[in-house]
Amino acid sequence: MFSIGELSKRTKVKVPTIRYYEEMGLLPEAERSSGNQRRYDQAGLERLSFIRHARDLGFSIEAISSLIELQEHPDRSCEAATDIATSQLEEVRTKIKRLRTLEKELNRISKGCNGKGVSEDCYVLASLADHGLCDRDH
Amino acid sequence: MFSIGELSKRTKVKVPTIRYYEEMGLLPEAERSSGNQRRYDQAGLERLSFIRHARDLGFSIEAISSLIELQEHPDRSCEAATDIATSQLEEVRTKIKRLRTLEKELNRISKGCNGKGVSEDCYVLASLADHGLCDRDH
DNA sequence: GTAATGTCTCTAGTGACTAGAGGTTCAAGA
DNA sequence: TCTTGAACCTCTAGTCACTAGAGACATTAC
Repeated sequence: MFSIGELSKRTKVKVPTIRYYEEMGLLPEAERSSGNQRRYDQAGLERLSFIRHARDLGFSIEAISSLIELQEHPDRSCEAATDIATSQLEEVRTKIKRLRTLEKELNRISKGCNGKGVSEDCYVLASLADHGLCDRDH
Repeated sequence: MFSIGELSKRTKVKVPTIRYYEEMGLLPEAERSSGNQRRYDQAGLERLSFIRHARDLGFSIEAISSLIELQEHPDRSCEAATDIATSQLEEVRTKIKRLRTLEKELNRISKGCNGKGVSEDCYVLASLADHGLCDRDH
């Protein structure tokens, strides 16, 4: 059994975040020492590692809750879990598309001024003021 | 002069958001009708269009504040504005990189189960539980 | 004149934490 | 055994960029 600080070190999840996950129901309520401090075991560590990995992949707390629920009912696990992962993948792809449009636009804008020094009509500001200067929608 | 609802329609920024921008200092305090309702003119519309366009490009409220300040001091405008746009561009590129790593990972995970039906050991859940199964860091 | 719609301010909620106050417990060394 | 200092506890409030709702007042169309 180890403390919340030790768990934090091993999983690289900050202490207040661990407490927050417990409050949100992602982690079961921890056992306590005689002095009311949280104590964890290997199972707690694995659960938190799962959560951290899923968060790193951009899953919401809600999605992770669903995944955990599925873990606890292995009979109906796989399809639903795949659905969640697939919809997460779709979201990521949508974000990428959007960001690439922005990248092009920002690249165009931020290059507009370069090499000319400080000019009277700033191309950055003009571009932001007038959407019509954009190559495409965003 | 037109109302906040009219401004909202023309800029596609929601009414409470306009009030929020005013509170944050992005918009100057609006003139008021005799009955204390906000009234806007062309200048207000242009300012809000600028803000909306910048927000669409992912600039933070703070960054937009700086850009607006620069607009009001044209003597030192262009370089600083380009800096802001460039750093925004870098952020966008970082996000894209990160998301593409996630995309690969999620793609791998969500395909692990497909076609096999519901299996006993769900690959999605196993992948999330064990970072060691990942191809690379994230 | 009345009814419907728009607008006002104020407070509180969102997601996923983070920071701080003020108090208690633990572990290690003397 | 005692002491010290780090780690821990709970609780409240703050972050960002809005969004939602309550209850009251203004405007507009008929």
